[in-house]
Amino acid sequence: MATRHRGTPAEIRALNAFIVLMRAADAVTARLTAELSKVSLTESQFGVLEALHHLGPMCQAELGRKILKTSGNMTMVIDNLEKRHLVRRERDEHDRRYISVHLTTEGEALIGEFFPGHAARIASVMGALTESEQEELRRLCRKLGTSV
Amino acid sequence: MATRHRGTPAEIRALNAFIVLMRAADAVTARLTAELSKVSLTESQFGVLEALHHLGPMCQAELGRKILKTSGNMTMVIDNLEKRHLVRRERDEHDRRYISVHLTTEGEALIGEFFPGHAARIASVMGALTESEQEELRRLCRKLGTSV
DNA sequence: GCATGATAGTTTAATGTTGAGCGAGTGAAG
DNA sequence: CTTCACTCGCTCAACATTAAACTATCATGC
Repeated sequence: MATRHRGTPAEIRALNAFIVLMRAADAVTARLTAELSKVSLTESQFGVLEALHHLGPMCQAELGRKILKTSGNMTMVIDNLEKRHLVRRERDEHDRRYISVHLTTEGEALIGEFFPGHAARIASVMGALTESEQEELRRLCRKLGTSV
Repeated sequence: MATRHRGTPAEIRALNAFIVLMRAADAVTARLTAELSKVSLTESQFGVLEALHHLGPMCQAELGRKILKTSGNMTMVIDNLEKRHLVRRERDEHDRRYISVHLTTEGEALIGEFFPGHAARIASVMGALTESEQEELRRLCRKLGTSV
C-alpha cells in the first residue's frame, strides 16, 4: 500500500486551508464559465472583451499582461475573436510592431449586454458570505496573494 | 470611449472580494506549478500521481472524479504518464471495462520524493497567514464553495 | 438468449496554454 | 550609419481541456 505523508499539525492546517481555497475558486469559476459557454465565450475571450470594454483599445502584449497570458496565446485568442467579428486588429502607424485591438460594434454589444449579468452573478455567489465576511476574505486573500 | 458598468456598493464589494480570491488562488497555483515544471509534471499529472500514491491503484474514471477532469482528458494525461513509465495500465479481469492505473516503482519514487517538499511549499505559502487566519480562511472558503 | 440501457475508455474537433524560437520594427550607443 | 538590445506579434510542438460521438463491456429484465 501507499505510504502516507505525515505532516506537522501546522502543515496539515495549511494544507486544509489551501484545499478549500482552491475548491472555492474552482467552484466559483465553474459557475461563471457555465454562463460564458452559453454565449460561446471562453474565459480568455471574455477577459479580452472585458478589458477592451472597460479600458478601450490596446495592443496584444498589453492584453496579455492584463489577463496573465503569453503572447503566443494572445494570437490564438484574438484570432478566434476576430473570426467571430467581435474584435478588429489595426496596425499602429507610429510603431509598426504594435497591433491595437478594437471592439467591433458587434463585440461591444455582446460584452455590454453580458457584463452586467456577469457582475450580478459574481455578487450572487459572493452573497453566500455576509458583508463583513467578504471584507475579511478580501483582507486574507490580499495578504496571501501579495506574499507569494 | 467605453461605457463603464456601474454597480451597487454591495456589488462592488462582492467583485473586489472575488478578484482577490482569484488572484490569491492564481498566485499560489503559479508558485506550485513552477516547482512541478522542474520535474516536468503538469498539474493534472501531479494530481494523478498524488491520488495513486495516497489512495492506491484505481481506474481512470475514478481518477477523473478525484481531480475533476473528463474521461477524455484522463486518457491523454495517463498516456503521457505511461510514456514516461511513471504509471502502468492494467485491464481488470472481472470487469473488462475497467483499467486500473498503478504507480510503477519509478513513479512511486518520483512522487514519494516530490510530495513532502510540495506540502512544505504549500505550508510555507499559507504561512503568510497566522494560524487563526488560516482557520478563518478555511471557514469562509468552505462556506463559499459549498454554496455555489 | 436477447434487447435495453448504463458505464469505461477512446477518439476527434476545437480551443487554450506554455515555452521556445523567429522575423520585423524600433531606439540608442558607438 | 551600423550595430546592439529590445519589443512585438507570429509559428510550432507538446500538452491540456471539453463536448460529443463511438466501441466494448456489463447488468437487468423480458
